[in-house]
Amino acid sequence: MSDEREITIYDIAKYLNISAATVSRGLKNNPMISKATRKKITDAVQTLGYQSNAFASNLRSRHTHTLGVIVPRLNSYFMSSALAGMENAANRYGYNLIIAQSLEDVEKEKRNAATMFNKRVDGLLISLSSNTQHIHHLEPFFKRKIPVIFFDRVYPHDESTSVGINNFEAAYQVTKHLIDQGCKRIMHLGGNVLRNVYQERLNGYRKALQDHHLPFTEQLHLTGPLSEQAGTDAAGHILELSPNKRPDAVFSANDTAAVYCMLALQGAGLRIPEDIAFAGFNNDPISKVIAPNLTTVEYSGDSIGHTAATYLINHLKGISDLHATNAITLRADLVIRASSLKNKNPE
Amino acid sequence: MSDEREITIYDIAKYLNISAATVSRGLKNNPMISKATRKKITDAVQTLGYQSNAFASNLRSRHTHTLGVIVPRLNSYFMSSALAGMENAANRYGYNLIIAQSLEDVEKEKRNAATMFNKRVDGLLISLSSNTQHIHHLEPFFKRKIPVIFFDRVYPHDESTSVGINNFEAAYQVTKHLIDQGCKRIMHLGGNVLRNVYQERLNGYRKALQDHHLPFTEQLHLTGPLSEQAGTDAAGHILELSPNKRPDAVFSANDTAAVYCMLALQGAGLRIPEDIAFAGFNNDPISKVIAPNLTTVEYSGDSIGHTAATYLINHLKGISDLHATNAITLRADLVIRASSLKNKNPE
DNA sequence: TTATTTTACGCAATCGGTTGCGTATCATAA
DNA sequence: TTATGATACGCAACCGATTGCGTAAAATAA
Repeated sequence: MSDEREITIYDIAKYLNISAATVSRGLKNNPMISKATRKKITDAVQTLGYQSNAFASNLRSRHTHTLGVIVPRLNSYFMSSALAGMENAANRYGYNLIIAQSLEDVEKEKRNAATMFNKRVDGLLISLSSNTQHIHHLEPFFKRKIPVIFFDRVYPHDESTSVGINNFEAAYQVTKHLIDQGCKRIMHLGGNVLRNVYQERLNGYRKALQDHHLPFTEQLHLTGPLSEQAGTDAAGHILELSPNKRPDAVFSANDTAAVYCMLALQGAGLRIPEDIAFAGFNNDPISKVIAPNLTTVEYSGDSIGHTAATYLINHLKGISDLHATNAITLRADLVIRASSLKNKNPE
Repeated sequence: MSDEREITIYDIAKYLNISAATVSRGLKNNPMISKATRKKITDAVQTLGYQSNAFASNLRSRHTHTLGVIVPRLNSYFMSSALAGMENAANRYGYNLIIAQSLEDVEKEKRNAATMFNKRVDGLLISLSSNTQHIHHLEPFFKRKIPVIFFDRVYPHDESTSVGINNFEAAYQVTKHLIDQGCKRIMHLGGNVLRNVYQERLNGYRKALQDHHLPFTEQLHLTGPLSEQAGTDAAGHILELSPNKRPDAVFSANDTAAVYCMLALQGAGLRIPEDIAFAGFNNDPISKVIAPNLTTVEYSGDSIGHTAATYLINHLKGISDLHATNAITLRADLVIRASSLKNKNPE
């Protein structure tokens, strides 16, 4: 009763007195097979309870309908949204996702890439770990022409495509907004500049300062993991500065650090935005919960994931050619909230 | 130069003048193979750049070293933490994760289960969608003795194991805490009682009321999707009640609904906890950002995911037997914060 | 009616490892 | 020296679906 043998196309073939080849073709709606036999086959599938064996198929057809995804970490709002977007797209087209996290460690990223390759994913979606310097570990993919798409934390490479936003422009807008509010000493909390996203945000910040004749000082530029702790630490750093050297605004490269910095400063008695204005990046749920609400950059993980996966699949299906597209830039919008509104006139 | 043929164990065999069988065994550290040949094989693997083909292997050996994971949605803090925990455990033991989301829809859950089965996952980790009534769609797994572990939103089934927390007890403690603070009209914001987690939280709430001689009234029991919107709506509902019928506390079955309810009530001028105390569930990051901080139940998605995956893998490796274990209950702790502290004496 | 084309299907090789069984080689015991 | 066992490896079938090629049967044309 239990542990019955697996039902294969051979069983169906025998059952119907036809060949396994016909069954295989019938199952895939090959026009070579008559409507009548196709019907008989699908009926037999029902009555016998046949389930296709994906990897017997993979072995022969050489594609797995599986996409590999490597992310720095699974449990951030942005990343889980991106994964949700990918899953949606993948599911719609009959693809599955194998997901692994590098935990910001190149070595783990390398191992992940190797297993993905061995499992013969049809394509790879990757957002680099913070300390990845080169992408030699992706060579096997390039060699075998397996498409690779970088998303968010991308890498310049002309055989593959990148999906992200214009970080430079977004950071420029944020900084300009703070300047427009009258801020003159704007601190920047940044991430590892090995990653384009943080480098570009830094560049946008600096360019905005320069365009508005404000000096850039290393003292007002902190780099770190942008974690809760990093935010709290930044607050400590600010409080240690003599009051006349303190920033009158903070632009953080993510919302987490911004929020924890705000909480610590508020705890020390500073008022936001009166004493110090704030802006973050990501539009994380916490940005709408903190009081005052945090000005930030809306930047949809879901769209990025969905777009990246859709492009990859279209390429695999031959509908479009990725090699023609080197980068896809999605929109990112400045969301102005109370944390940065010093001029109370909403005009 | 490009698109070179795949390197197989046959190439290695030819290169070393041994049989493919020996190469296969050598690669898997089969003791039957001498140390010397094993060395030669691993060397040849290096020089030839061999990469194993996972599904050729799967086809014969009938296991994929892949675990299927089906979750209601990927982008919630709890779920993404659970996935992170699973990925950690899986990665450590050489397993991969195929992840799909049901988006709270049984039909999608069914389709997901079917593809997972076809891809021949070695085991399944599943948290049910809110409207799943039965689990006939998991029958193929049971029939073929593929282990299934339910986590968080579990289902009573004696061939499989559940990993979760004691929701009844946690909810009881939360409610009791609110009662101890002097609250007498405690509202409960619950989820779909089709899911054990919400049913049990409701039960714990009711039992605590009963044990403290407080009446349970349907008027103070709202059921919904526990989304941001649901939280806001609940606030609207509360404000519509005549002041003497209003609750003096709200216990929400998740933090999201609690926080958005708080924000709306605060917007209407109510003070928390003086006018109305709050408690949530999950210890979501937003619970530490909202002012006042939200009392909640700490309940580690990471541990649940890690535990569930580890048990599954141990079972697959024959180290332990899942059938002996019907349920695993992890700890959940009441975290008391300002949103529920009406007695200001911390003793 | 015969030749030609089309339609529908079968044969058998193939994808790349895995594994049960058989055996040559060498060490050890008798 | 011969019998016995252990060790190390090869042979070949096998997992289950796919697909190039070949062909019988039916349809159409000549």
